[in-house]
Amino acid sequence: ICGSDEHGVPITLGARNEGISPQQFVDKYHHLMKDSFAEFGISFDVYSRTSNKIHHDTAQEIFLDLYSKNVFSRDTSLQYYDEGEKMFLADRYIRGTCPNCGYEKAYGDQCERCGTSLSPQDLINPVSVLSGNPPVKKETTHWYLPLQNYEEWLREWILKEHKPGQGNDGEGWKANVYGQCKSWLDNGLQPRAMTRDLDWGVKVPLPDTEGKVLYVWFDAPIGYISATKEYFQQSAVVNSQLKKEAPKAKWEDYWKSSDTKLIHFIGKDNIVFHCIIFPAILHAHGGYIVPDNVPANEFLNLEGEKLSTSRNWAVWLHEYLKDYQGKQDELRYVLTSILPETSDSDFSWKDFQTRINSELVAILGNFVNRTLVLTRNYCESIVPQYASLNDSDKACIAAMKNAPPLIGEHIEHYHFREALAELMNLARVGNKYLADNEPWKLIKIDEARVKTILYVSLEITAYLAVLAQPFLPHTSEKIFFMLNLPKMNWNDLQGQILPVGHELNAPELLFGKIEDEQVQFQVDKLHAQKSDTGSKKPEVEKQKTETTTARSGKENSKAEISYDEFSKLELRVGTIEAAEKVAKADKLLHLRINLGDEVRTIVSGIAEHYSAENTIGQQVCVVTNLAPRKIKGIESNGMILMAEDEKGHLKFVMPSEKISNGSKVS
RNA sequence: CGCGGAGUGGAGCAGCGGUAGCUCGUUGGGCUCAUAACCCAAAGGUCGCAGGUUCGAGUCCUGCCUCCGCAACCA
Repeated sequence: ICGSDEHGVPITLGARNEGISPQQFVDKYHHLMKDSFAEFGISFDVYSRTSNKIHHDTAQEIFLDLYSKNVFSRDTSLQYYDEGEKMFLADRYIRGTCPNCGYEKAYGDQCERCGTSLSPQDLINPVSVLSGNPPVKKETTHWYLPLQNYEEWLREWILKEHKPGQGNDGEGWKANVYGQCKSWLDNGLQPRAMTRDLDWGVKVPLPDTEGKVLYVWFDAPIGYISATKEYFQQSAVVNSQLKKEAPKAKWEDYWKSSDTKLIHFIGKDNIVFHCIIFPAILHAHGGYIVPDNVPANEFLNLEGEKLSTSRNWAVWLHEYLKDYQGKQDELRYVLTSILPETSDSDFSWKDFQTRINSELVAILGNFVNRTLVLTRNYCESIVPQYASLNDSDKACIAAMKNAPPLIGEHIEHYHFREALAELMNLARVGNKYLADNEPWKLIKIDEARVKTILYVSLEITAYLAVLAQPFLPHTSEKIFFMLNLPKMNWNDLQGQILPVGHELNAPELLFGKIEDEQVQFQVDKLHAQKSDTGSKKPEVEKQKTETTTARSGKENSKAEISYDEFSKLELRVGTIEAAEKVAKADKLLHLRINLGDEVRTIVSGIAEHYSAENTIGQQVCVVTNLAPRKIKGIESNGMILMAEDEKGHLKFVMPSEKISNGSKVS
């Protein structure tokens, strides 16, 4: 089960930026994602979306249920409101200083630096993300989920029952997930508002709540439930069209039955919502199962840098497919091999090439190919009759029989990297078996022996076809086709797979090599399309753009402004008289700048580009009417203009010749 | 003492109390069915540094050093 979460606060922001309605915005992305999943053989039973009616109904129903049970506390409070934009500011629209760690750009709901859950009121010096102005407080009513009431239950359920390395049937949670939950619980849970003042989302199903919707993290996880409902509705329709009996299973059989395991596959940034808030909602409602495990992954970097869709530091699936037609499994293979299961990991195109060429091609592809070619050459592509088995054959068969339980075990413990490695090991066993037994030599002296060797090799190939399915579905299909077998499942791996006398199809290569030029092309393309501005660019538009050339600068530019707006800036030239590094800050210099009639203190984040000594005597342009701001306890009165090149190096912007201090710039 | 992550053979990683392992790469050899693919062997690590606990420490504790990210996005 999966789906698009379409009520995120940034959806409205994104739609605003593009000048379209949230629904239009969301439609584009939903189909892009759904199609990409399908293309790559990631087959969900249902890929739903939270803007569906069934989801709105389900979320409202659950909200009403909790409401009727008096779970929520209703509270009228002063919330931040942007007077210019005439709207209440969602948590994500507000930034400010984290009260816990002092991070200055914490969001209204969570500090990304220290991980603390926050409410906007906690922030020091809050600012509206929309306008950059400090917001005002205005009265509004919301319904709160008192998470602290569930703390005891959560402690018992997570900390006791899912302790890593022990617990029920040895299913402890991963250390990172457990540790994160523990730290939240130890810090004490706070009530969290389950409604928001927004016009995009699931309407609050109560009277007099115009302009209020459910908090996105209240409704989004419920999407799993609505998607399950949708799945059974769909299959009911299909079955009635086929004049079949409706399936007996209902969505409740999954969500309200103790023999179901609910497992959330997420990234580490989503742990709190899936381990604390959603379970608390389900628990408060009652009757629902809670997650059995949440094997969250860490982050995947790209060429050593953090992935970022806004900076376009990303590999887009639809673009990948244009460059590497039919190579879905190659990407799947590489991504599975480097899955950030225990720590952040890095995807690089060079590594992509190496893993494909020396693992997929050389080990798996090669083994399947040589087996089929040998069978074609020596047995006319007919599965041969085998004779008695010697020790080498028996050892090989034992390794083969051992693979399904071994790989299955790894998969069930969410060790996907290890599982994939074991699949490759079986191919290695096959290669070694062929090398040890040398059928190409034996063919001249012992044909019966050759037949046995090929038979064993073909059985391994059939095993590989089945075992590759979870990782490399397209490859699995290709092998089945070459073996001229119908698709089989894990449970079919019993006894003899290939009947003697069965005719095989012609061998074809499973994988092609990746050339150096292709790797270079991808790396160049990545750097060429990288945007440093951070301005949001819709990926759908990028899809239409030919991406071989660097983009024009226009795309990076900001919105047009009037002269009046420009003239609000006061820019003057000054000379740096004194400079020292700010203690306990890597990037900050504490500067004294002579502006003719005054000497200003300015704190500037340039320490990585200029040492303190080298800035003294330097003439610079300064924004002199910028609001003062305390940085590391020092009040900074202005900002120095810097030019930044494509590598992020900063250089002073200065007059072409020396000019008197205080000169105006316009 | 800002937070988080990390420091293990050339690269990427595993190991988390019992005399260092995997994949790739390198070198030598074998083989020639196979996409210069396969197989064997070897070289290569005082597991960041310094203390401590222990019969025994990459593995636990203390201190220090270095590297990465700190920012966009997703909520």
